[in-house]
Amino acid sequence: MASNARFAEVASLAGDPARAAMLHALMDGRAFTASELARVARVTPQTASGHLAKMVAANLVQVEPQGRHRYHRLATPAVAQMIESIMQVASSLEMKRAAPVTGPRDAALRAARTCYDHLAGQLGVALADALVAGGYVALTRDAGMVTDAGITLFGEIGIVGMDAAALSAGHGKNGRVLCRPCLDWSERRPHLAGAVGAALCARAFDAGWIRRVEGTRGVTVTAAGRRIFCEGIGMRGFWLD
Amino acid sequence: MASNARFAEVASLAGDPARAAMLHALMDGRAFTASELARVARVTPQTASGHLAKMVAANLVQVEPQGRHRYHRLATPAVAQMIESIMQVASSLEMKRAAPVTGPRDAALRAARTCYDHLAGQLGVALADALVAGGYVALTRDAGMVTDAGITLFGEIGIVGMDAAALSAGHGKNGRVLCRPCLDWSERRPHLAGAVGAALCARAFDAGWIRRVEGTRGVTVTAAGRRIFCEGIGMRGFWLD
DNA sequence: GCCATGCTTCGGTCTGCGCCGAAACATTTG
DNA sequence: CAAATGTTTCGGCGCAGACCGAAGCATGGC
Repeated sequence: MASNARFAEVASLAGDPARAAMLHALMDGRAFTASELARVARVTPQTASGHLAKMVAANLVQVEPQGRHRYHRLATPAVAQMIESIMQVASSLEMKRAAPVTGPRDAALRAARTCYDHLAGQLGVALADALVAGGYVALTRDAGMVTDAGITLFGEIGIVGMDAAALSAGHGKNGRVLCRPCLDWSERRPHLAGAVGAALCARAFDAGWIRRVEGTRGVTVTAAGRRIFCEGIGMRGFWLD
Repeated sequence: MASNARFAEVASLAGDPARAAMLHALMDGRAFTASELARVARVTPQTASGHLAKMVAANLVQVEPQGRHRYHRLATPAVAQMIESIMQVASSLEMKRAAPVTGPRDAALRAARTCYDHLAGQLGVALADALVAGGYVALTRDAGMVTDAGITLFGEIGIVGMDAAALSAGHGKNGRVLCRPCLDWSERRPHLAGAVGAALCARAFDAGWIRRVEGTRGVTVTAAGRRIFCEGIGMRGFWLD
C-alpha cells in the first residue's frame, strides 16, 4: 500500500487553510502570481511561496515564469475535479451543521461564477435547467447528453467543434454528444460541465455574454448575454422577470 | 469565504496517513469495525477510535452500532467520489515520480477490485472495453451511454430496473440510459461507474460471477463469471486466451 | 452474577509544520 | 548602475494534533 502515502500527501496538501484558499482561487482556471495568492490566503508572500513550492512539487499546481512574475495555475483538470469533489463533500457538511453566514461576497458568487472551465452558481443551474426543459440536453445524476436539437442550437449560437472533443472515444454513435453534469455546491442542483460546459463557457466569454468580476471567480451577464440566454436558450428565473 | 474552512477541514481529514488508510479500506463499500480499521491503518484501537469519531462528526463516515460492534461505512457516494478523485491525482503523481514498487498485493488489486460500488482494475477496464467494442455502451472522457443493444444485453444477463435509477432527472428521453465513466487509477483507462456500473457489479456478486478476496478490496472471477464475461459480453484480454 | 471482548475517554509526550522577520536573489525600470 | 518590485531561503517560535498507555463503559457469552 505505497500509494496510500501519495493519497495522504495530496489530501493533506489541500487540507491546509492557506493552501485551500489558494486552490479555491485557482479554481477559476486563470493563473495568478504568488503575491496575489498570498493575499487571498491572507498570509505573507514568503509563506505563500513555500506553500506553492510544495504544491508545484506534488504536481497540483503548474508554474510559468514570466519576467519577474511567476504565474501559477492548476496543473491538470484532474486537480480541478478533485477540488470540486472536496467542495461537494464540504458543502454538504455545511448544510448539515448550520445555516452558513453568507456575506455579500458569497451572494455574488452564488449568483454566477466559473468553476474551473465552466459556469456554475444560479446562472449555471438556470442555463442547465433551460437546456433540459427545451429538450436540448438530457441530464442524470451520472451523466448527460446533448440531443440533436441541442447540437443545432449550439451551432446557431456559435459553439462548434464540440463533437470532436467530446466524442473522442464514443465515435459519434447515434449522433449524440455526451457531457458531464456537475452538482453545484451552492445550489445543490446539477449544471453543465465537461467539454460541453467548457465550450459553452468559453463561447460566452468570447462573445461578451458574460464578464469576469475583477478579483473574484464571479461573473456578470451582459445585456447581450441576457438576450442570448433568455431568448436563444430560453432561460428563466435567473432574473426576476 | 467561510466555506473555505470546511473545505480544508474535509481535505485535512483525508490527509492523515492513518485516516487515509481507513478511507481506502472503506472504498469497497462494505462496513468495518473500528478494530479492523485500526489494523489496516496500523494504529492502536484507541487511536483509530479517535480518527473515526472525527470522520463521523464531519459526515465522511457513517456508523451503525450492532451489538458490541460498531460498523463504519462511507457516509455518501459523494465521499467515495471524492476519495476516487484524490486517488486519481495521487496516482498521476506516482507515475510522475518513479516506477512504483509493486508487491503481489498490489498486483492482485490491479487485476480486479471493487471501487466503492463498481468494478475496477484490469477486469473493470476489460469489461468496459468489451461493452464499447460490442456497441453496447458508448464512453467518452466525460460521460457514457448504454445503447439499445446494451439495454437488451443487460436485460438478458439479469440487470433490470437500471433505467429508473439512472434516468431520474433525464426522464428517459430518447430511451437511453446514461452512465458515468471512471478513469481507473491503476490502468489509466476508463471503466464503467455510476448507477449502471453499480448495477452490473451488484448483479455479478449476486449471480456468483465474482467473489471477494477475503480481507482486501480484490475480487476473483468464478468459472460462471468467466463464461458470462467472455461469451455473453465478449470480454477479451483479461485472461491469456 | 462473572469475565471476555470491543470501543471510548483521559492525560501526557512529542513530532511536524505553518507562520513570520530578516535577508538574499532575480528582474524590470529609470 | 541604482532603486523598486516580486519571489525565495533561512532560522526560530509556537501551536495543533497524532500517538500510546491506562483506565472506564458498554455488550454478549457463560
